[in-house]
Parts: sequence; structure tokens; C-alpha cells
Amino acid sequence: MHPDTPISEGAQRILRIAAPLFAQKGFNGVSINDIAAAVGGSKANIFHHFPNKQALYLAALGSACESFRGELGKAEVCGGDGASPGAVARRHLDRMLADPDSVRLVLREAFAGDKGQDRARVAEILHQNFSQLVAEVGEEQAQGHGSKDIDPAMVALAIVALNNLFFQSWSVLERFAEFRHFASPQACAEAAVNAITRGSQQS
Amino acid sequence: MHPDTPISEGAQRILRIAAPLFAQKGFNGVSINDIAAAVGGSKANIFHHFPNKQALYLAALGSACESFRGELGKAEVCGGDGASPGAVARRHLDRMLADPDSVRLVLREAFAGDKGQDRARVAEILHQNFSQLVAEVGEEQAQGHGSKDIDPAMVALAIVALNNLFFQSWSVLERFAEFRHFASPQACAEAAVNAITRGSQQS
DNA sequence: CTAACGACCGATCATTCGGTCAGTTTCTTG
DNA sequence: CAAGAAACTGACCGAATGATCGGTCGTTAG
Repeated sequence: MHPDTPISEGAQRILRIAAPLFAQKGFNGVSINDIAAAVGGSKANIFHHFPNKQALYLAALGSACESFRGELGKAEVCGGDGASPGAVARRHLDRMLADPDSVRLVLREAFAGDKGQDRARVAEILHQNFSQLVAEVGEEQAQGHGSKDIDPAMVALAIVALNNLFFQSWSVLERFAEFRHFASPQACAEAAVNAITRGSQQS
Repeated sequence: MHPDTPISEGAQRILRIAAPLFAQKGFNGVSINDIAAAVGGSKANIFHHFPNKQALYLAALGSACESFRGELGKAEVCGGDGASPGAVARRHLDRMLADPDSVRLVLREAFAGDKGQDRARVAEILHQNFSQLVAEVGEEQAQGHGSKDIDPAMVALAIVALNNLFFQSWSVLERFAEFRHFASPQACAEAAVNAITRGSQQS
């Protein structure tokens, strides 16, 4: 409705506390009372800073999108160590796990079969994410790592899919005998992507 | 709690109607009033057949798990046409889309970062799903299709990840320029898996 | 016929929901 | 310090929630 959020100090404090709650329990799973109790303030004060519950949720989603985009910006920093497509996947999953609440909040919207409170913005964010991943994969391929004859977009798609799976349900995956020996979802993601793209390291 | 559900006629009718509602809107997104209205009956009757809302949800989840497992059993039927790892992926996605509500209900639990109402059973179901997929991939590899030196478990993992992504957020993916030309998520899944596993058919 | 039973319903419960309002504290600024 | 704006609060509201109650129906058994 009105994306101009005059972010005051108290409003941001509420937002910071509400965001992870929404991320973990969803819009309907968190009540204003819950948030007020978590903040340590009164329910009325929340409605002083935000016109209604949905505006608060949208604001939390917006800041999550910002945080998500900010995390993506840290891509070019690490340059030397990653040399395989699997390393790209690991870096990407690292980025997701750096701020899991924001990621969960964004993905919740992306996967929402129901209403989808702000699908346009979420789709845009995810496309930025995907485009950057395609570029990274292409860069790796240009440097001679991985197989050059595979469409980078398909590799990036696989990375996104695998990392989403690891991110959302590693607690289930780690029980599978096939992956139990992996120490972290990152390690599993790296191994999976390398294996699939014929990483040539069979050790 | 008590998995012995004395499935009466009316109870099953309620279940059949409640399941897709829970699948689409989640536990908190559906009220007993909604279900009663959808059934065309009274709210009290729902509580006559189920002790409380969570029991109803768990029953719906259970029947979804059954249906899910039943859908998986239809695997061996189609044998001749599928010849590439991508075909395995397409078949798997077809199976998911054959009963989307049940799949959504199960996946909702698998991805639940929050409580997870019945994670053990869901994890078991998903592992069956995964094991069967690993077997199918291995069979394809044994017949000479795909690359034999790739771990079938990793290929199956990629298939699961990609298909989950397609299943849950094809509405977002289809907006991406890279995939807009695919007619269906199945086609995209097949192409993605074939490309990644170096399906050699570049047509 | 009638006693018993399960399916079903209308009315109602206590609680919680999102949201409002009047009033008080705190901060800023002239 | 005065005064006004913003931050904050307790009390409250109507609606909706999950759940309970007493009771009606049709079927079946004795």
C-alpha cells in the first residue's frame, strides 16, 4: 500500500523482534500479543508504529528482502578459494545460512500456494539471486572448472533447488543414511553439485 | 497420540474436504468454521468425530501420507518410454502433481521450521520416496543411459530438490526469462536433469 | 414398543484475536 | 520552564476462535 515506511527507532526494534517470529511461525502463527510480549512492550504501541498487522508483516518482509539482497552483495568478496561449481553452491548456501530468518521469510512467500502477500517483490528478489548465481557459475566455467558444455542456468537452477532443500529440511535430510556422514548441509551441497556436474574428484 | 483412527463414514467425508484446505492454507489458516462450512455440516459434528483440531489435522496428514505412498507405488507401471535420468525426474514430478494436495500437506510438514506435528512419519515417507528414486536412477544407469560414474543418490537428491522447487514455486519460476519457454514444470524438470547429468541428447 | 446408540445440530462457553481509545510518560525545542 | 509532539500504556471492544453442552433424529436390538 504505502511503501514509504518512516522507520523510527522503536519501530525498528519491533521489526527486529517480529521478523524471526513471522519467519518461524508464519503470518497466522504469530499474534500481536506474542510480538508485544516478545518486545516487552504493549500491544497498543505496536499499532502506534504500524497501522495494522499486515503492514507490520510487510515491513518485516521488506527488511528481510533488504537483508537478503545485502547478503548477496557479499559474493565477490571471497574469490580465491572457490574453484568448482560445488564451491559456488557452498558459498550460496553460506549466504543463506548467514541470515536464516530473512531467507525463511522470503522463501515462505515464494512457496506460498495460498495468498502471497507481496509476490512481485519476492519474485524480483529471487530473480536477482538467480541471475547472480548464473553469472557465478558462468565465471567458474570460463575459468576452466566444471564442464563447459552445460547450460549455466541449469546448473544455477540445480544449485538453487538443492540449497533450498538443504536450507528448509536439512533436519530431515540428515537422518537419511545416504547423507548422514556429511558434517554440514554446506558440505553436502558442495558434494552433490560437484558430483552432478562431474566434479572429477572421486577421491 | 492414538493412531488407531476408527474411520467412520462421516469422518472420512470431513477428512476428504478438510485435507485440501489444510494443504493450501496450513493449520492456522483454516478454522473449524471454514471446514464445517465446506462440509456443509455443523461445527459440533466435527468435534464429534475428532477430539480436537489437531487430531483432525493429523488424520488429514495421515491420509495424505497414505495417498502419497500409494501414488509412489505406480512407479513400475510405466517402463518403456523413460530412458534418461530426466525421464525419471519427469515421472516423479508427474506423480507429485497427480495428487498435489496430499504432496503439499506432506511437504508442509517436512519444511516446517516451527513445530512439526508429525515429523517422524513424514521423514519416513520421504525416505521411501527417496529410496525408490535412487533405485530408479540406478536402473536407468544400469541400462546404459546417463553417466554411470555419478552417484545415483546424488542424482536422486537433485531430482527431489528440483521437483520440490518446481512443485512449490513453478508460478515464480515460470516468470524467469530462462524458463519461460518451457510449457510445463515437467518439461523443465526433464530438461534440467538431463542437462545436468549430461544427457548427451542436445537435439 | 422401547431402550440404546451413533450421527448430527443449535446454542453457548471461555478465550483470544486484531484493533481502538483516552490518558500518561518522555523527549525535544523554543 | 512551558508546550507540543512523539512514545508508550492499560482498559476496552466486537468479532472470531476452539471447544462444550443439551438435545433431536434415525437406526437397530431385545
